[in-house]
Parts: sequence; C-alpha cells; structure tokens
Amino acid sequence: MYKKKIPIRTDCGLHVFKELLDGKWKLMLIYYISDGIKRPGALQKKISVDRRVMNKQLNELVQHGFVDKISFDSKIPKIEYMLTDLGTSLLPLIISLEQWGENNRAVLESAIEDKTERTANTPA
Amino acid sequence: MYKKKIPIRTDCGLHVFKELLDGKWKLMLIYYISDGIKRPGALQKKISVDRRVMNKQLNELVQHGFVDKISFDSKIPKIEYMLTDLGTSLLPLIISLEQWGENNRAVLESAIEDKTERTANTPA
DNA sequence: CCGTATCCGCCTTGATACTG
DNA sequence: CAGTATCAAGGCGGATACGG
Repeated sequence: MYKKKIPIRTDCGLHVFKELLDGKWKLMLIYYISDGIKRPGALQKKISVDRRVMNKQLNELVQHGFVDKISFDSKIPKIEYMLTDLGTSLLPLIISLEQWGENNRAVLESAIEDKTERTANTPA
Repeated sequence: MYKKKIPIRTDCGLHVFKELLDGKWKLMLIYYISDGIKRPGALQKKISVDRRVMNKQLNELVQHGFVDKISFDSKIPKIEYMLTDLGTSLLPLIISLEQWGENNRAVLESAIEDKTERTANTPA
C-alpha cells in the first residue's frame, strides 16, 4: 500500500493495524511462525516468496516487536524466529480474517473473473 | 498494496481478505457507512480523503458486493450507500482490528519515531 | 452536490547476483 | 543456509480541473 503522503493517522486503530501489518506476507509469516515453521528456508518454501521480500517483512516484524530473531552460532547458519507476546496477540485476529476469507472465497473469485472479462473487452 | 505479479492466491483466506479490502480507506468507509454516514459528502468530510480515491474504493466495494449504492433521482444529486449482508459480516472483524489498533497504538508511534531518527541520520 | 479524466510521485514487490 | 545490493515494473494514493 502507499500512504506516506498524508501523515499517518495514529488516531485510528484501523490505520495503526494497517501500518504495522500491511505487508503482503506479514500475517502469513506470523501465522506460520506460530505454527512451528520458524526457519527462513522453511518459511520461504512454504509461501514461495522472494527471499529479499521475506527478509524485509520479517525485519519489520522484528523491529515492531512482533517476532524475535534468534541466531544460533553454529558452523552452518541457523536462524529461528519466534513470536513475541505482541505477535501472539494477533493470532485470534489472523484466524478470524482467515476464516472470513475462507467463507467468502467465492466473492474474490468472481471479482477476478469480472476483471478478466473487462480486460478482455478493453480493446473494443 | 502491490501484488499482481504473482497470481492471486485464492487458496489462502488471508489473501482473499486482503485482495478485497486492502484499500487504504475501505474498512473505514464500511465502518462509517454502518455508523449512519451514508452520503459521499459526509464521508469525505469525515475522513478527509480525496474524492477520486474515495469513489474508487467505494466503487470497488460496490462491485465486490459489500455495499449498495442508491441514487435518489431528485433535482439535486443525492446518493446514499448502504451495507449489504456481506459488508455487515465484516463489522465484527473491523471492530476487532480497530480495538487491537487502539490497544497497540504505542507500537506504531515508536515505530514512526525510529523511522524519523533513521531518516535524520541518513545523510551522515 | 456528485463523479471522473489526467497527471504525478513513489513505495512495494519481485528477479538476479553476490557475500559471509 | 542466510542476507543484502542493485535493478526494474507497476499500482496506488493524491491533487487538480472539468463535466453532469
């Protein structure tokens, strides 16, 4: 999302949430970490996201205090992520959003179809 | 948000939700409409958003079936928006997100400060 | 009062290549 | 295995101006 032209509205809870969690994969990352998938490689395989993008979002989550990053100083690099309490506090919300999405998948699918048709008609 | 390079994931409820409602003002619009603010002018005053942007998001909400648009055919233009059942089904989620944001406003605020400091140091 | 066409700025995501 | 630098593209939000 793009919204930096107008000052961030900390007065609105909705915007607080969006500012903090609007990355494309952030909620999924939190969810999967809570699910026990803690290592970068595994996360990446799970959601097939570009490494750079994933790291960026992960770093923001760390900076904002949603997850902790733990480096094991072994010979081969080993990293694990862990939810903080703040991150954990999001799980109920994530579940709710996820379920709403499951229940209304059809809406998105028909919206995509409409778009496709419209695109196809554009030249006319 | 920007995500059209990779096909939309209808398999993930989280993404269904995001695709449909990631506009900067959509959730707020739905909330305010549910709150009885139904006319474009009033909504615009309420959230101080650009007319074009608001209309775009409103139109998408209409297309996706979250709200209905009603035109009164009086001499002076008069429009009202109304939530559909689908739109209403989002209210509990919106409330939850809003409250989470209220409770964690401090997180965003300190995140903004960090950013400001970092920006200030950039030239060095 | 309402809507939309046009122009602009830039942030976000994504691909690739390289380093530790 | 993990992380980052660099490059590129595209969408979105915002401002303005005009038409109904």
